[in-house]
Amino acid sequence: MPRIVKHPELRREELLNHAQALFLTHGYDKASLNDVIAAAGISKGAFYHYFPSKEALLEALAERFARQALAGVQDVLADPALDPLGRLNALLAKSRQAKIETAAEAWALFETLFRPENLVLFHRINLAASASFSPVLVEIIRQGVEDGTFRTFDAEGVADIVMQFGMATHDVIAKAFASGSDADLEIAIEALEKRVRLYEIALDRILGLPDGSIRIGEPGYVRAVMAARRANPSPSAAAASRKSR
Amino acid sequence: MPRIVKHPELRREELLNHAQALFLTHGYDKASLNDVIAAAGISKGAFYHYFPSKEALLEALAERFARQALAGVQDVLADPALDPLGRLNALLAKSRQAKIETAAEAWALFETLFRPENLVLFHRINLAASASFSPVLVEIIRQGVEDGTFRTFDAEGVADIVMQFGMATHDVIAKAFASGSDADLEIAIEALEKRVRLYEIALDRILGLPDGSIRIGEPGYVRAVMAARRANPSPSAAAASRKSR
DNA sequence: TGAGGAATAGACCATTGGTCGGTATAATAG
DNA sequence: CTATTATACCGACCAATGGTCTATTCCTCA
Repeated sequence: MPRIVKHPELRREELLNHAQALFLTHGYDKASLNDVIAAAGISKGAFYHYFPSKEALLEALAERFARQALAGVQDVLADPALDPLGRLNALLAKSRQAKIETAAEAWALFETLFRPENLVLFHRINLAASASFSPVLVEIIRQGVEDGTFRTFDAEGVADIVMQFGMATHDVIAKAFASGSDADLEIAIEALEKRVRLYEIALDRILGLPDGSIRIGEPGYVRAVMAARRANPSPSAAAASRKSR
Repeated sequence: MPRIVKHPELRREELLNHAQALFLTHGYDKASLNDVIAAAGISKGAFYHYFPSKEALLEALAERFARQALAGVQDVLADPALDPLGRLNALLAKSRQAKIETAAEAWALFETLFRPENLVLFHRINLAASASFSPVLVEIIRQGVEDGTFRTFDAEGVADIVMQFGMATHDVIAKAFASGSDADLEIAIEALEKRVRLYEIALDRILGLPDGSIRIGEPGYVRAVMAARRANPSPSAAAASRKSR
């Protein structure tokens, strides 16, 4: 086999890309290392030059996810015009929006992300994301408590709850995307909107705010995005769903 | 090898017991099928006579866990003297108590249950438990809404939140047990108590109850149980921690 | 008693994550 | 422009894993 040398950073990035595609479509356990290196077009030796184990590859992938997610909300965090409530709302709305758009972008991908075989990958991503986001949330809540907007005795605890809600939303979204018929989809979207409304009110009350203060994205936004995507599915999603084993 | 025939039900139960011990101590992935059948003293053929796969064994184990858990709260569910709030409180208290006592009973076991390698097992148990408990919770909440005790527009959603809180508590308990020094333990217990207080108030507010209505077990209970166990560790826990690989 | 199914044994298999000795290429020094 | 070293890469090899298969023994019941 001809020996192909690439810039290490590029090679590493490629490896992560192929691993991501395979892990997401087949699950971390089912996607074998040989699959990954075959897709990336490298040898065993080359792989183990970059990562000490398959596990480490997963870890690196999760970290990259988390890094990207955090980068996506950096503007909200930096905006000096926002007060704590506004910042929290903007953060929630943005992460929800990102979630839905990612889902719409990679439809078939998301359909599988929540299947049991993807539990490990999913959990690792969430772990990494939590590690990144928790301090940020805590800081926002602390500030809100300080200036009297929020009323709670446990900022870390509330931050955890917020992230729990975020993760749970994932599940509901997954159900929406997993639904077969359009009628099912409609029901699932309805359930998602209802759940989000519940989370909004729950957060309002946990933070001691008047009902309606927390607003996680526009109602109806999900339906609009998904309807648009259904009508005009992305090519990547179609490709992913085609290559079944 | 001499051929030993046992009553199928007994054999199955034995298999589950040995699998449980091995999965909990070493994790689902790391505990190999050969380990399990060696511990159970049977052959490959015998194993596959009972379970179609290692996965199925895990599934059966999770189901047994969930069944036992549900059986443990049956009296609370059946008690006609309890109103919805009382029933919910009793349920929460009991499940918390069971959690802590299980943890104390199988100390070393719990220390490992929340390690990453046990994620799969843990998730399966929770999945099965959720499936059992969710309808029960929904029913209690519905009744509470009906008689005016609770105020919420989404009983299923609130039930989900309650179970999310339960699962999150797991994590905090795990941290408590994972702590090395006694000082660390003290801090972790403090954090646990704080978190439980937060969940209580959060549930109060989500359900539209006056603060202090929901009471998940006695404060200080955790510390008492754990102190007692630390002083007098159970033999099974000691054995489990001894047999490292 | 004997036939047939349930229960058990263990050799065997493909695949998996991981190791290892070696080779080509890039970077650096002389 | 070499010589040397470090890095990137290759692929044969390995033990262990989950799973299959055939053969045997045991129990049941007609």
